[in-house]
Amino acid sequence: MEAVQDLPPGTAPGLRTKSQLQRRRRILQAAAALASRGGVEAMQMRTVAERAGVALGTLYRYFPSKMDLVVAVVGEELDMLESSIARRPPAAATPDGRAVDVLMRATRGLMREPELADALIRALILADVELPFGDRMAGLLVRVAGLSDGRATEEQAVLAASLGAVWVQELLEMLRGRRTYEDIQRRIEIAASRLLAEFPASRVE
Amino acid sequence: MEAVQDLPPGTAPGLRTKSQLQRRRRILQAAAALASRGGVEAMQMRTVAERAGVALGTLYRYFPSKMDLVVAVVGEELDMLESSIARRPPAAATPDGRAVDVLMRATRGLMREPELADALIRALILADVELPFGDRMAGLLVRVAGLSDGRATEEQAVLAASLGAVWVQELLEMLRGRRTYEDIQRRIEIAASRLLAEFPASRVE
DNA sequence: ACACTTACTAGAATCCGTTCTAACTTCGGT
DNA sequence: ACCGAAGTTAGAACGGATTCTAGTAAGTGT
Repeated sequence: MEAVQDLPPGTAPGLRTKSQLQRRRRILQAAAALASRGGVEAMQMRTVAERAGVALGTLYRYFPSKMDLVVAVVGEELDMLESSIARRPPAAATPDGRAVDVLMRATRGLMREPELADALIRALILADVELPFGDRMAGLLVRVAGLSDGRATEEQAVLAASLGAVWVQELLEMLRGRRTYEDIQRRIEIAASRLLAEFPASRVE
Repeated sequence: MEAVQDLPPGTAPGLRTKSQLQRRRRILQAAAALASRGGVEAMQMRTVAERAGVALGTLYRYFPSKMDLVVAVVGEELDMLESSIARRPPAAATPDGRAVDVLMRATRGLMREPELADALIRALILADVELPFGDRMAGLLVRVAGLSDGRATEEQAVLAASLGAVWVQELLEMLRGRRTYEDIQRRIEIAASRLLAEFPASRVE
């Protein structure tokens, strides 16, 4: 479990023909479908390969490990979240409000496919992922909170990353059946109000 | 990967004879020793069983899965942390200072056995652990921060849990080689000052 | 002491990720 | 149209966690 993008990876260089792009697409699709019901364990490499109509060896050529496959699937989910946000940006007045908005939107998205979400999140935390989920989410939060107006302090980055960490942890708890959507919302709001509120101005308390 | 405490578990009921207690102890010791160098992969069930001088089947009777074994090992580490804190309580003046103190003490402890720490933390995140590492650490933080003087608000519990989540995430980053001890300290301080500072009084800024 | 339930042991067997092999295709250059 | 490199395939093979089996010891109640 190591590599990130691979030899014939996604949008990146290396994909020669259209059939390779399509193969990759079929693989990702099969993987997501399998994980959607049954979670990680249902997403077995043999099964993915079979369902995608490629040989096991080929699957491993595209994704050197199961983890790489998971990371790729997550990447696609994040793409969707980002474009969703671009389409309809969070409207809240405060930075922490906007951050909560984005996180809860992501939460709802993940809740639609709990098995998939579970598989993906756990796998990601485990992974030696080079393209960090956390960093990407933190960057998104910084942008969305509008904290980076000009100066993107280290402190702000840390705070955004912290909120991301809290969110991930809450998601895990939800997937373990120990939080409801409402729990998460409340808890994220509490954490966000502390972490992201701009103290001089808006205090949410 | 599910169960938590098992049939013949630790201090809990179920352990009939002394030899069983000793067996359990030998297993935990062997597991920790193996994980200390070589990490998760070195801690193979066959090897643990062999080194503990029990049959593979017996190991599985005591710990139904590798995860359960890991959880138990972590439990022991937490015991040690708690008694260390009881021995020498954090002295900082502010709640967030005390929390940082405890977290960094735990960090140093884990850093002494990076392979072990890596194995343990990852496994914990993965586990459907019923005896939540997070909750236990959060409780510890609440106590240590002295936030619960009389009233242990839900908000306080959430904030402590949040700080715990941030810490775990930072640890993971460290284990991936992306944070130094100093990084963690700085980042935890930033998060703690926001999450735990008592706003009316001490502002750390 | 005796019968019996429960724990333990050695080892085979199963499952799944990953690797390896040998033969077959596809593609780009000529 | 032909050649060699790179991509693909079916399937065997390997490694480690987990499960299963049959038989042997240990602890308990009478």
